[in-house]
Amino acid sequence: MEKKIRVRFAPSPTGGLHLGGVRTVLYNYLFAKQHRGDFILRIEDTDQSRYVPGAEAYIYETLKWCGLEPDESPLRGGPFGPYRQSERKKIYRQYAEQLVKAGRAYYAFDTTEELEAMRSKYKTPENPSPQYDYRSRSNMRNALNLSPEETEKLLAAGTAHVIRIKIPENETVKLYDMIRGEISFDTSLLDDKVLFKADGMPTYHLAVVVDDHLMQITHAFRGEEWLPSAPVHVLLWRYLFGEDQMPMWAHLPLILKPDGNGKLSKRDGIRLGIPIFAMNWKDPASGEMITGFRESGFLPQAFVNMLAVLGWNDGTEQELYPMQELIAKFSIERIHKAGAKFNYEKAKWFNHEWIKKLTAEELFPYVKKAFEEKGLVVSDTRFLMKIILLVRDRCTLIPDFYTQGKFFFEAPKQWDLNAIQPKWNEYKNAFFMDYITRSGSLAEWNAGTLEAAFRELAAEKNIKAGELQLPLRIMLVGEKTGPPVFEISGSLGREETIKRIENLLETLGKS
RNA sequence: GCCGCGUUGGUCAAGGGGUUAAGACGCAUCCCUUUCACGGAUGAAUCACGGGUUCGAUUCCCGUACGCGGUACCA
Repeated sequence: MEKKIRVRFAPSPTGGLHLGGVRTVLYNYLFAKQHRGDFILRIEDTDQSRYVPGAEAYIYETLKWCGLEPDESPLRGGPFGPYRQSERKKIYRQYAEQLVKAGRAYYAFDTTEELEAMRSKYKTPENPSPQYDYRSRSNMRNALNLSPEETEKLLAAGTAHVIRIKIPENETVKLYDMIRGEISFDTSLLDDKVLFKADGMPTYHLAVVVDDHLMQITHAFRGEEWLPSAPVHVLLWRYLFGEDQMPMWAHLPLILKPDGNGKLSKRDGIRLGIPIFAMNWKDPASGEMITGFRESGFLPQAFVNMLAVLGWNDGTEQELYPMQELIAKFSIERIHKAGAKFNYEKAKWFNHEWIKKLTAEELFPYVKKAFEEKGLVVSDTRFLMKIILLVRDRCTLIPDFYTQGKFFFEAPKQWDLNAIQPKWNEYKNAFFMDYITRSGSLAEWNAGTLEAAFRELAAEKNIKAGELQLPLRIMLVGEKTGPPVFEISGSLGREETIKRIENLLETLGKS
């Protein structure tokens, strides 16, 4: 029987969750759901000193906002828990010891100073970073060089030590990657990576292998930056559980800075003033707030859509995908091999498209919230829905609904007088005086009847209707922008329209 | 330095021995609308370089260059 598909994502709770991270989660999720498998979240809080309290909840909320809730996680639980690394310490120790017994790993007692001494001693211009490997390990203070008695003594005395993998000398490790195909590495170039740290925590190398085995992971997706350490993981699988049990690997391309080169970092968000994280993230180190896509006014559908097609496409011209369609059409083979620069303009375009796609009902909660954040409490739901439909084509980000629609709720406080004053005259003034009475007596108040009345009166007065529309717009909106002016007037209602016309007429009269 | 991975317009990208080398974002011009958008049309702009293989390479092979990643008791 085929094993059930199980994928996992293991973020570090130290640095938030930026674009690349969310995209990795997304691809994990799409693949799992496509195969009716499980998507699990494991928290990589191996480095206790940098651990950020509350980070798990942050990550979880991010995933929830994106619609990527895991089936198993530290917050949710599941059959293969615990899911938090710090709660699995004993398990890792046990496997590390097993490797030592099998001669595949060894205790090392070198202090940080000794390590540094070794590195500076062997450092040359050709080899700027000497490794702890098959060449140098015979010069170090480890169980390979110490007598068994000495090692026992040190261990018994509680001497600080790590467990390192003993990398074989002349082997070729082959790895099949679902995106890149076969990749091979020469083990002589690998170093004896620490598997288990002096503080009792595993490194990622040990943890990823042990957890993937114990949690029955079938497919592992991670960033490209992991490719160089993949052979270590293959070796661990070989020594511990058998290479045939190893999950399928997919190393995802990186998301690059919008300008220049290099991996996108949170600093870029601050520097460029663009969101980098799904949700606002306060950097614990600097205390700086990095704006999120959510808070910038992105719809989760747009954010997920944009991320999904940054490095993947289904070969057609389609660009807009709802989640269900992404699940149906996603394929690992079509993920790009090269990194992609993040383009904020395009991201906004996706949001714009999604705003146009959603119904007024779907948009309503977001818009209502945006209005409330500006101190405008919406009591008339039906009215707001009407306004949403009227202005949404010109909204790229959710806050645009406020700037584009606020005049429906509040009379303009100032007018763009320069737009009308130069051409203002007594005839136009008279027109509007009459228009007030004419429209005031209209049986039906809507865009159609208003426009008809307006044009009729203009014709009677022998003034071009077009020349009068701009002044009317300024009266109602204050600015030159917005939806068709009679639509605005129709929505505003009789009383409010007349009030606003009178208001400006009065101001104009004074100057 | 070494190892690994990459390289199609400014950006995201389709394509994959013979094509006018799709499409999208952005940009420009025009149309629509006497507003701003939306929408529509048009345009400028691309196969990193050098060798092979071939009747023919953007496509296949080999180099080179460039970029990125890794080279930690970080993930």
